[in-house]
Amino acid sequence: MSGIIVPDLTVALRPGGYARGQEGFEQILRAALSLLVDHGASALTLRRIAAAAGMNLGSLNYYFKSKKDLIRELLNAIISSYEGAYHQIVHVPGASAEDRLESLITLTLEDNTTKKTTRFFPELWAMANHDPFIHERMTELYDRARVSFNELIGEINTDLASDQREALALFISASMEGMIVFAGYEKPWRPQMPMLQAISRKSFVQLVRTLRPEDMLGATD
Amino acid sequence: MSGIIVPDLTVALRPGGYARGQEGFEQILRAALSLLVDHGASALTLRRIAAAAGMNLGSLNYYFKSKKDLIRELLNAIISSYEGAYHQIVHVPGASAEDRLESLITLTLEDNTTKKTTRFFPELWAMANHDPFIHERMTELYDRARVSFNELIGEINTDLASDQREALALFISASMEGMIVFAGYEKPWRPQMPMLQAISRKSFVQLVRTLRPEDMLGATD
Amino acid sequence: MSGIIVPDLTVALRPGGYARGQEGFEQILRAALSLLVDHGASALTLRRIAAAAGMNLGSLNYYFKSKKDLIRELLNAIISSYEGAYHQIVHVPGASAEDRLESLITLTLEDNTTKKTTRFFPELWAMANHDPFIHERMTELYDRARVSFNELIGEINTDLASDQREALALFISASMEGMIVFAGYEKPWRPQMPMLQAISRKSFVQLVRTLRPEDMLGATD
Amino acid sequence: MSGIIVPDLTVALRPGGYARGQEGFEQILRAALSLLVDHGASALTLRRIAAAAGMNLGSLNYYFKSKKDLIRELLNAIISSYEGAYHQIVHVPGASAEDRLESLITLTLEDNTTKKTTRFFPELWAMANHDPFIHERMTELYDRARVSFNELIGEINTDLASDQREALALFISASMEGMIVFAGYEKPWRPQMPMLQAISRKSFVQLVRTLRPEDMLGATD
DNA sequence: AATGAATGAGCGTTCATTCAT
DNA sequence: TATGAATGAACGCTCATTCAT
Repeated sequence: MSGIIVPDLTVALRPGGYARGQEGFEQILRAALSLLVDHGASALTLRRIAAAAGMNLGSLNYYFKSKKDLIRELLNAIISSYEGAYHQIVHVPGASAEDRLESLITLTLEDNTTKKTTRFFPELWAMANHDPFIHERMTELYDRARVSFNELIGEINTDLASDQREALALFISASMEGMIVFAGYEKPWRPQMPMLQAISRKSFVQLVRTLRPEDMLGATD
Repeated sequence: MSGIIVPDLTVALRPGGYARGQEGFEQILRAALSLLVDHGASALTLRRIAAAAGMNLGSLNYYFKSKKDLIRELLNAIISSYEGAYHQIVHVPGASAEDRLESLITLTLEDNTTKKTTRFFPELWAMANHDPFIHERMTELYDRARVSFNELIGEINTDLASDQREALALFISASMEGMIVFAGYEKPWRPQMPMLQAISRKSFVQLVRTLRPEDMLGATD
Repeated sequence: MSGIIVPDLTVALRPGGYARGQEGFEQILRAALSLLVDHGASALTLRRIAAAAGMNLGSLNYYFKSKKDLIRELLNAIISSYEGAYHQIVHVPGASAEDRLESLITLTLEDNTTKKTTRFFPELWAMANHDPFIHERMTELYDRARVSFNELIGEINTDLASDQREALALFISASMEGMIVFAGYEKPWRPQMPMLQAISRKSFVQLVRTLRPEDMLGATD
Repeated sequence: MSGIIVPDLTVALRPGGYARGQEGFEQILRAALSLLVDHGASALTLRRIAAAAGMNLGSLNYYFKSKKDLIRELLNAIISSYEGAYHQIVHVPGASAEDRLESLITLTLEDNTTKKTTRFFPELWAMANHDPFIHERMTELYDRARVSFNELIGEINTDLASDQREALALFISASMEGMIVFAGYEKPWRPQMPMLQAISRKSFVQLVRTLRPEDMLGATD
């Protein structure tokens, strides 16, 4: 995940419509995301959010009845903003499955170098370790993101069982997430990202193509 | 990094001081690490650390003149605790380079499933995004951890240039770090870790063996 | 300064805000002044101010975003409270300049025996020695207070140059300030204050009347 | 007072001899005075004193059993250091009483421009307002300082009763103390100090010479 | 729809003090 | 003599929250 150029937060905001005013709502979430990305989770205080949103502290309570509420809505909005962009990429007509896999790898790693992705996801991972709700939403997000990989793997290698295919998709997805930490925005290996992309494409495509079901058997903990 | 079973968190002796003082020092760092692992960076408050260390709040100041100081010492202690374990593993006498590579991969992924590693590293990554000092220490830590991979890659594949070898080592290291988030301690894919290990060994060894220098050329951003 | 009976400490209305807010604002400043007068600068802690104002500690932050801010506002309020009273005294119609000078001297020394003046000004002098902002406000306060003396001196003795007139005003003003320490509220020489007033009137009037420009020449450091 | 060039603190230190080591004792008091002069009473903390004295915090307790003790000893030392210097000045052989009075005025005002005097005395005045012990020591100090003035006044003007002479001495002394605040070290009127000295000499000598007993009668509060 | 006002808890830090060594 | 170790209270400040307006 985090591998798709992400539209504005507003796109996916409030699918239904809340009881509260729309513009203030979005303003607050945008301010919160901005703080999270720029200064980390410790900067996510209601005061700073209110200030960044050009609002009074008391007014936040009007839109969100608690801070936990605000953060949940923020995560929902961000996660929703990532969804929907996946299928577009995979279903490019006329391209071979391997081409589409390479394309998906490239796009994901590209997105990993953006400031938002580099900064947001480590915060998400850390939060997920100590908050069951966040963990659940994160899992959901990545589950969705892997659907595309699953489909492509199934097309390229028809011998793998579904759980093997899914493990392979997870391996590929996790590998790319790991690169955020080292080659993301303003990271030391950022200049080598093109080389890392080349390695990734080569490695993952070869892996998907050549992996045999029996390679994954006999694995015990 | 995060791939080696780590000894207890001990600290270089400070010059002078009674035996009691050294105890307090380590007690505090142990308490801090424990809090970080169990409840995240937001739980790293001096009051909670003092309580966990069975101490008065004011006493912390005697050992660490500021919170930043304490955290620096904590990181130093953790990082130091990971060092030293590296070379032992790589320099297993008599084993082939590929065997040793597989062994290193396995050990790293094993360690990624421990509570400490699963919980500590995401916090580290998030902190590193907003604290230059932490970023620097983290980079240093991983640089050291990759030395072993670099050596093994050089033995297995003699055609790669040094920057290519290093990029490959980073790719492998980053991939495994990424799996912490999905298959670490209490994570949904934890039961599939053996399968992921098998995929990892297969994929990384094959990659190291087969990657050609020209595979990494022509890579543009 | 410190020579005029001072009205209650009131504060310029802040724009907006409920009636309640203005009250809290003044309540805090009154409490702070009271503490300063009764227990000195070391008692000027936010907790004690809050308690004296019948407020929660956190509420102070609502009115003053820092302690420095509170102290600045306090000084501004006190200084403002002293202004306005000056011209009334000097411009008593029909009285001779010498009578008005004597009256100003008497009023100043009277005020110097009040608890507020006796306690506040030494604190101000001490603070001004180590805080540039306070020093500036103090200088401003005394500059304003000397205007009246300057005018009267100019009327009584037309031979003095302006810088000589100003130095003479400062001499008189400083002399009276010095008496705060010895003959102020609850001070050992308080009972002799009438005698000191008589000496002051006699001395200062004679000095203003008889001082020649050449008396102040030839003075070298 | 504060009008005599003051010898080193050490001169008057420990007339008897304490149970504790001499050098550490003096070192601490010197450090404390230095802090008081440079940063005010709020900087007089045991930690800072210990640091400035090149000592351990715990060691202060060895020399002074409490902070109050330390401050009392500090004031005693400073006050003692001012004593003894007075008579030397007054008893210059062969000079007329008026000359000696002028000389005493000049010396006092000179000393008022030193950093130590400008900084120390306002702190003393403020402390004296809220600490009976300090008030008592301060009163004692100034009582001693006025003895010289009293003697000179008695020589110049033989008509005054003793209480009148003493009130006059206090008036002169207080006037000069007041100038510390305005024309002391780094104060705005410091450059005009020569002019203020000229005014002072002229005014005080004339006052002492011409003041009649009946000028001070009829003064009621 | 939004704000002004206030609260109580907790933050990192510094304080004077104590006491065994 | 002097220090290392520790305590408990208080410091200025910021926190999430509440609620009348």
